[in-house]
Amino acid sequence: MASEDLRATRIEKLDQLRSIGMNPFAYQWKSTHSMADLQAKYGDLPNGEENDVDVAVAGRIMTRRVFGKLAFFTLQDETGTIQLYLDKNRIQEFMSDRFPEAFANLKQLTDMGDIIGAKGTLKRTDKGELSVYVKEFEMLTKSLLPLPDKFHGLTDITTRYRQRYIDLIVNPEVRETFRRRALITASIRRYLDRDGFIEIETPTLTSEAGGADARPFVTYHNTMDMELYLRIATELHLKRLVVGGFEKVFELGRIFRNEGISTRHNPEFTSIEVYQAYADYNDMMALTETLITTAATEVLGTTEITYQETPINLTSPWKRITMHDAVKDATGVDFAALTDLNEAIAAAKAAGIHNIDDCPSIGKLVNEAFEQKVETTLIQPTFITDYPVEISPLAKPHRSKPGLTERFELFIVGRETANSFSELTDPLDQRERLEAQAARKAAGDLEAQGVDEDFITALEYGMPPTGGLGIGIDRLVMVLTDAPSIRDVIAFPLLKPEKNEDQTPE
RNA sequence: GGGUCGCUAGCUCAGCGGUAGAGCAUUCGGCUUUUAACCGACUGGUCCUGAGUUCGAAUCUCAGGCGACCCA
Repeated sequence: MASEDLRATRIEKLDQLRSIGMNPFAYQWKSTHSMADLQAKYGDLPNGEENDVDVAVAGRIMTRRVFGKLAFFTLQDETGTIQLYLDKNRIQEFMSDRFPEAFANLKQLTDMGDIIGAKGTLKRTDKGELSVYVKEFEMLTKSLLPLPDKFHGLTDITTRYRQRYIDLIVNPEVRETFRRRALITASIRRYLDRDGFIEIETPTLTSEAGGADARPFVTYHNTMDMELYLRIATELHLKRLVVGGFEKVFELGRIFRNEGISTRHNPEFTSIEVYQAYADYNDMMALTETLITTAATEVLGTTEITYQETPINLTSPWKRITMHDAVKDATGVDFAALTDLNEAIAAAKAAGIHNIDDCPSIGKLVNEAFEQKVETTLIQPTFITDYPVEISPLAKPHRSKPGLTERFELFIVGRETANSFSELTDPLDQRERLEAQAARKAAGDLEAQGVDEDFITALEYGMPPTGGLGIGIDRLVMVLTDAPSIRDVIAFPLLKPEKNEDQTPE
C-alpha cells in the first residue's frame, strides 16, 4: 500500500479513537517503572508465574502479535522493552465499563509505532518472557507514519542521518551511542569541577577568528553593519580569562570550521579547551591521561577497549615521543641535524615524502613528513611532543630545544585527538608570530590567522605561565563508542538538503 | 578536486534490453502462549531527475541530484 494510503488508514483510526472517547493525543501518564526497572526487579520471576503488584508502563509499540482473543505487544521505552500480555477476558473485565469493545479496539485501532500506556500485574509467560499482564491500556499518542521493517530495521544511511528520530526509534545501539556521549562529557565536566575548574562561556560570534588555523564561517550583523565570524577555537578568549585572574577555566562547546566533510570532519564539532595557570604542557599531559581514562572507566568500566576490531589500551601512562624522533624512526631522516632547507627537502624526497617542493621551512617539512609517514601508525594512545615553532604560533618556545615549542598532540587510532601547549605568554613574541600569520593570510592563505589586537593587549597586562589543552570531543566519543564515522556521534550531522522539485524559482 | 559504488513498494532487497517482483508492513478473514507468530486472500510503483540510443529502457549512453567509501 502506498505511503499516503498507510497514513490515511491511520488518520481514520484517529477519528475512530475519538469516537469511542479515547484521546489519540493524551496529556499525561504516570509510569511506576521503566522497562529496565521491571526487567531488573522481576528478573527472577519463574516461568508461568505471576504476582499481584500493580504496575504502570508507557512506551512505543515495536511489535504486535495478535491472536483471536489474545495479543502480545513489545513496548519500548528509553531504557529497554517489555512484553505486554493482552488477554481479552482480563481487559474486558477492567475496561468494559468505559469501553465496551476494549479488546476489539486494541486490535483494530493500535499500530506499530503508537505510544501507549498500560496498567497491570507482572507475569512471566510459559515461554519465559517477562510481561505486563494488562488490565487497562490507554492510547497516549497515535502514530500516523509506519516504522521501518521490524526485522531488517532501517539501514539506509541517508534516512538514518536525515531522519535521526527514526534511527533512534529502531536502532537501540544508536540511542546507546548518544547516551554514552552525554555520559562522557558529564564525566569530563564532573572531574574538572571537582578539581576546581570553572566553565565560562565565550563568544561564538567574533570579529576576528583566531586560535587555530582554519577557514571560518562568515556571517553578518545587520544593525552593526559588519561581518562576524563563527569561532574556530575558544583559545583566545579563555586566555583572556586567565589574564583576568581565573586560574582554572575551561569551555566545552561548539566550534565551526568552514572545511570539508569526511568520516572525521563535520563543519561544526565539539571541543573542550582547558587552561590552568602556573602549569606547563607536562601537567597537561597528565591531565589529558586522567580525563580520558576517567571517562573510559566511568562510562565503559574499563580502559581496555576495542575500536573497529583493533584492541586499544588506554591505561596510562601513554607513550611519549618527540616529533623529530617519531619522524626519524619512520623515515630514517634526522631533521633535527639538518640546517639547510634544500638539503632537508632532498632528504625528505629520498624518504618518500610528497608535495614538499615549495615547503618554506624545515619545521613545516618535519610536520609534513610526520603527517605522511607517522600519523596513521599511531594506533595506541601516543603523545607526540615538541613541535616546530613554525606550525605552533601560540605555543611557548621550548625551554631547552631551539626552534621547537612546548607542544604536544595526542593521537589515538591514527587521529589527532588532543592538542596542548605551554602557552606563549610573551606578548612581543606573540605579536611577531601572529603578524607572520597575518602576512600569510594577506598572501592568500585562507587558513592563516589574523592579529587579534585585544588579545595581544591582554597579554601585555601579563598572563601567568599557563598550560592549555584542547580535546576533540567527537573524535574521543568515536573511540569510546566504536563509531566508524563522526556522523555516528553527532545527532544531526550536516547534509545537503534534498532537492525539492516543487519549489518554483524566484 | 579525482576515482569507485549506490538510489526499484512504507521498510529490506531481487530483477540488469522484452508484462514491475519477493519478504515484512498495511487491508480483510481465521486463531488464547507469541518472540521475524502462524494460515488464507488482497492491496500497494515518478524503478532519483532529465535527455538520448532502440521496435521496445528499471536495465545501455550522456548530463544532473543526493549519498557512501577511497585518494589528494
